Amino acid sequence: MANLKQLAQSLGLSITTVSRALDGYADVSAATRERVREAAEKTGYRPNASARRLRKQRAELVAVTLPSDPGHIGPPHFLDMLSGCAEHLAAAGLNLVIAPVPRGESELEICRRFVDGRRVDAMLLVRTKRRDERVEFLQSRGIPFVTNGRTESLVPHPFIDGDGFSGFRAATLRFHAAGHRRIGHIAGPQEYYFAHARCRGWQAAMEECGLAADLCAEGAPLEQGGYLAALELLRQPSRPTALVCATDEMAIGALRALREVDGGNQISIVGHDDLPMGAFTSPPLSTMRMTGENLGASFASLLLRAIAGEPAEELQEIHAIEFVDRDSHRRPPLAA
Amino acid sequence: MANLKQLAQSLGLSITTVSRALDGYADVSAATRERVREAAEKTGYRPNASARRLRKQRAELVAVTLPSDPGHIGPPHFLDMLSGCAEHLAAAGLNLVIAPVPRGESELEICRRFVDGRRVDAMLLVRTKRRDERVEFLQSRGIPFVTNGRTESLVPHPFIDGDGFSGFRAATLRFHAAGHRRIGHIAGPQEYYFAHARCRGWQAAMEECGLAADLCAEGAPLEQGGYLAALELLRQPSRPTALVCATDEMAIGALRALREVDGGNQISIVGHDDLPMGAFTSPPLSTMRMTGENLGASFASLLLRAIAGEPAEELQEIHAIEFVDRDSHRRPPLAA
DNA sequence: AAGATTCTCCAAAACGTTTTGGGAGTCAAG
DNA sequence: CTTGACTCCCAAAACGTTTTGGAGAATCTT
Repeated sequence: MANLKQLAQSLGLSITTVSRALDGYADVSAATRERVREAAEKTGYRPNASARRLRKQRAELVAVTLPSDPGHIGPPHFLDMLSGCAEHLAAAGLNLVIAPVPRGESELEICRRFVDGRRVDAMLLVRTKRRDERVEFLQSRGIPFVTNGRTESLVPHPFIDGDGFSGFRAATLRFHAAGHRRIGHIAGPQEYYFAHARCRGWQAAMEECGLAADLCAEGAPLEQGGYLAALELLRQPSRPTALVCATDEMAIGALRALREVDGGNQISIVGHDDLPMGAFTSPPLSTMRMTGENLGASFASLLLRAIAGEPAEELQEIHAIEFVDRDSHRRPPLAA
Repeated sequence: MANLKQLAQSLGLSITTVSRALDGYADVSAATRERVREAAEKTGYRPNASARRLRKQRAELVAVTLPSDPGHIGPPHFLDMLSGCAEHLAAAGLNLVIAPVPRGESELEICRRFVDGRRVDAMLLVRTKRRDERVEFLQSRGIPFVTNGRTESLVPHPFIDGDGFSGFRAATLRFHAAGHRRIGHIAGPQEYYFAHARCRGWQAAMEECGLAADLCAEGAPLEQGGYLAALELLRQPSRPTALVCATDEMAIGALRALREVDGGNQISIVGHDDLPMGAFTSPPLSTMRMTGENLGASFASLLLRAIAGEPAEELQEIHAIEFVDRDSHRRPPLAA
């Protein structure tokens, strides 16, 4: 039946006893515990979620905010990640609600609504900025949260992030080792931590090699942004022979730009994210990706531990970047 | 403050009056209404969601079940759809929770948990089967729901679906008009409605043209499934000159098979879904897609109307299929 | 001026659970 | 026979809101 009261009545017991029997407390005899369980099973009784949540002062929900830039909804493999995360949260009795950001409202406003309305026990933030007002707000409220991507916040918070700096440094050094000297970078918007870290990785490598880090163009983290940025670099008097792109989408746009200029098909290129379509571009796109299986499970675990009160310092994961070598990075260094 | 009680106390009013003032009832004077609103604004008061849900007997949540076949998490553009849906639901005070299906549990079990625990006001079902036990369960419980894809259920229910039958019939007729006579079909698992409808569309066209509908192979709706099914068709004594594939993923697998056999690059092919990577395959994949802007908004609207009690018959949308012509469908009909 | 109506406000109930703080029994030890 | 410990159960409070069913004061009607 619907009610605990009804179930109790039909058994001739108090609702206290029925409740405790179902929760497996020791202060109800094994006999009645079994009897109650059977009755509950037979009638298909499930406790009313709202009532429990009110009483236990827990929302049993975690919200993830979806960036609403159309067409660029989140990190690659985002849905797989969400699904895995939701599955592991569910095992702990938590459900994952998605919190899109309506036009004209800020992500901060959404966080406020969820947090101050006691709608969630924790939040999952995606696509962090270097200075992220959502992070500052959640920290001020003291509500548990985990971010996908670091921030420059002075007070530590839980996160999972790829080591973009090292990845892009290594990619640049690889090009240098292959003989390239004019290595360009197609950068994402620098207010995003991931974009900034990747740019710094490229810069660091160039400096180590004694090369000027001047072939850099910034654009939106989309195909179009990569296309425009690549065009800009190709107009330089001394063109790059290799291009390190902040994302695969930008790299795919850059490939389009390369097709449009003379000798462009001699320029090496590498992206980041390992988008499925990268395997089908021409040339097939060499790329990088964050290591780690089942990221969603990791996020879920971090969220649960944050809710349990573990200190933020112990809830930070930086994952190495691995290369996915296809064809686009092995053009000769002495092009056009 | 956190509490309605505290807010009322600080204003020297009863909680009744404060509650009604915030909800804009007319039986509180404009003066106090304004005073209450200001105080609420200043202290950042938001009603406790769990308490309101309990009292109003509404969960303010809608769940969408995620099919858990790894790597094939849902229809194309699924995340965009979810995001749009969540956004429009949010405007009506509902949040969207994602309900993944853990290994070893059935989707039916998940539905049961959500429905019987009063966790949701409605459900959104994805990837329907022809006979879908989730649909039967929800109908028996009388809880509102909308499906993405039709079923063969005798009692009508709300859905949004593409007109796969007509789309595949038309695609087949186009091949016939272009001179093709041996037109094969790479089919998805026939227990899914979409796969069955697309197969029937192909069959119908073949019959209309007086051709035998015998070049058909079924596979999993993935790249690998399409690859294997295509190889099977290519082994036939009288090979197809054109291939109509149930999904783009299968079509991409089929393209791989075509590359591996002599003369395979002379065979025409068309898919369905308009996956972004289709633009990058070689040859670029011709495909089809369901018409309609902002599908998520449509789902949200149907859900809200279903919750409001509109009869199912008025909540059924069949969208036309449109072609996306790239290169893969215009090979000469007289191949190998 | 009495009755009817309207305006403001409020006390209390209700939503369905979990948890607190015992209350009867029973049994063994003192 | 008392005491204490133990077992099994329960009444009542609490969670924070919305809604019901008025109450009292002011205003209008006649």
